[in-house]
Amino acid sequence: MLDKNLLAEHPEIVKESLQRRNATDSLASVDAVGSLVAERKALVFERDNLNAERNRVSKDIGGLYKAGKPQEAEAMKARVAEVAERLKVLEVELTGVEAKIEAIAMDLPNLLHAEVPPGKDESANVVVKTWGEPRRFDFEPQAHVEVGAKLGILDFDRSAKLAGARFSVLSGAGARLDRALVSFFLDTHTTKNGYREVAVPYIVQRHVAEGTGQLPKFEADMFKLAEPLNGSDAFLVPTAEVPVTNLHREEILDDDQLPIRYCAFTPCFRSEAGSAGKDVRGLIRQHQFHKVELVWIVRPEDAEQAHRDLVSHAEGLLEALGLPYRTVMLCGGDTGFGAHRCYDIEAWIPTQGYREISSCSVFSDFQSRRMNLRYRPASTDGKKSKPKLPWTLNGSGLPTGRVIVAILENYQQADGSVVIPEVLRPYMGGLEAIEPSV
RNA sequence: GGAGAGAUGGCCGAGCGGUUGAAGGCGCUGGAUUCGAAAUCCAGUGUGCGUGUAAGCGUACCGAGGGUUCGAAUCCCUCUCUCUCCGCCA
Repeated sequence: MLDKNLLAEHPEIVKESLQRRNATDSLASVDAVGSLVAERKALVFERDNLNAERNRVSKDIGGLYKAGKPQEAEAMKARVAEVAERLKVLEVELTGVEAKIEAIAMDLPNLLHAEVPPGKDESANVVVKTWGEPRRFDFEPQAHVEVGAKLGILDFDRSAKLAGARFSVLSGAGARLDRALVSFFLDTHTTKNGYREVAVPYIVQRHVAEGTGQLPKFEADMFKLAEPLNGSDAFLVPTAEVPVTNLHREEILDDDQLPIRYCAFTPCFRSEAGSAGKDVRGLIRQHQFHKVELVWIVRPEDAEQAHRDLVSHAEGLLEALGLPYRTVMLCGGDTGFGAHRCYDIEAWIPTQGYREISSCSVFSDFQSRRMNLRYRPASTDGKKSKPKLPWTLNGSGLPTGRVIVAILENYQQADGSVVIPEVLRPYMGGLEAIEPSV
């Protein structure tokens, strides 16, 4: 969520960012919030003054009773009743105005980083790095669906029997590969990259998903439980970003707790509403997949470096696995709702080209404000400093499904076998290659 | 699922419906003392919103939301959470 005072005082800044996002339909909202914020201030001012008066008079009434002058006290009650009447009206108005502000503000996307280029879609993204050479095959490379089927490790017919489209069954070395990747990712992050591993709930309440920005706007993309959970609407997590970023919601962190860096493995559940017809085959787009996620909470001034580090941690995994990739900075139109700036890492898939495999975003204070997450900057003058909004970041590091796609396709051999990347072999019981089962 | 107890500031813990943002203690910060430290003494020590250049001032908040009242941390209702015991269960 954006700062409401910024919306009221500098609408032009917000509008400029919306233009770069190609989100012109939101421009009117900015002006709407601006006038509502002014309206709210007037209401708050009157409300506070009336409250002050009521408190004053009520105190006097108490004093009069004590002094044994009940008649005089009774006489003053009329004024309080009058004030109370007006206050009731004001409260209702104020609640209404604040709800309106909130509703509009919650639907406005984050401000973009100054260097994010304008653009409508991925065609305007900027390639900032390319690593590795796509392999030259001396045979026709097969799609991962075929490679996996022939090896007997990937089965979409049976997953369809269980749950329908967009699910998968991994078996044998395939299932183990999935687990090996999770372990490899987590081990790398905890021992090499300095993250603390957390294991979190896979179901969250509504306000949690509002905190990171999935709600209220993208409810259609989430799986919602049919029954309320502990008194609240509840959703399956679409990514560990949601529970992990919210870990410290409503807290005031000490300066020396920062930066906080968490990694977490969770299944991810996405309804993928509106993706009809896209990637219907294979592991690319699933209703359920596994992912290790990286989450940072940092001082604003440390965010630039943090974003670079975050990207390099995701890239490092692909390099360790020997998978060619390129990194792109998303243009305004392709940058996610809450993101301030986002880099996508795209792995090379022989039968598909470069495909997104990780998305690393910095959210500035957008999520912190929604979560009411703050930190207290170190004091510079001996006095306690005021709480401030930290910046949050997150990135995939990495999902297993798309990495399995990349491994099956990039490491396939003419005989149908798939070589296991060296770094994974310790996690695969020393297995060097997955051989055809026939 | 059943029965009970509870939810107050960073922590512990008081709080007859009236001047309580909230006693007391601990912790923390600054100062005094000391060669330095411990101990001791003094002072300070929540968050949001509004207003102000600022100091400050006003207002709200004692799990959440409603209600009663001139006035609610204190009374009433609903919800959520935590703890204990029983049952069930991975």
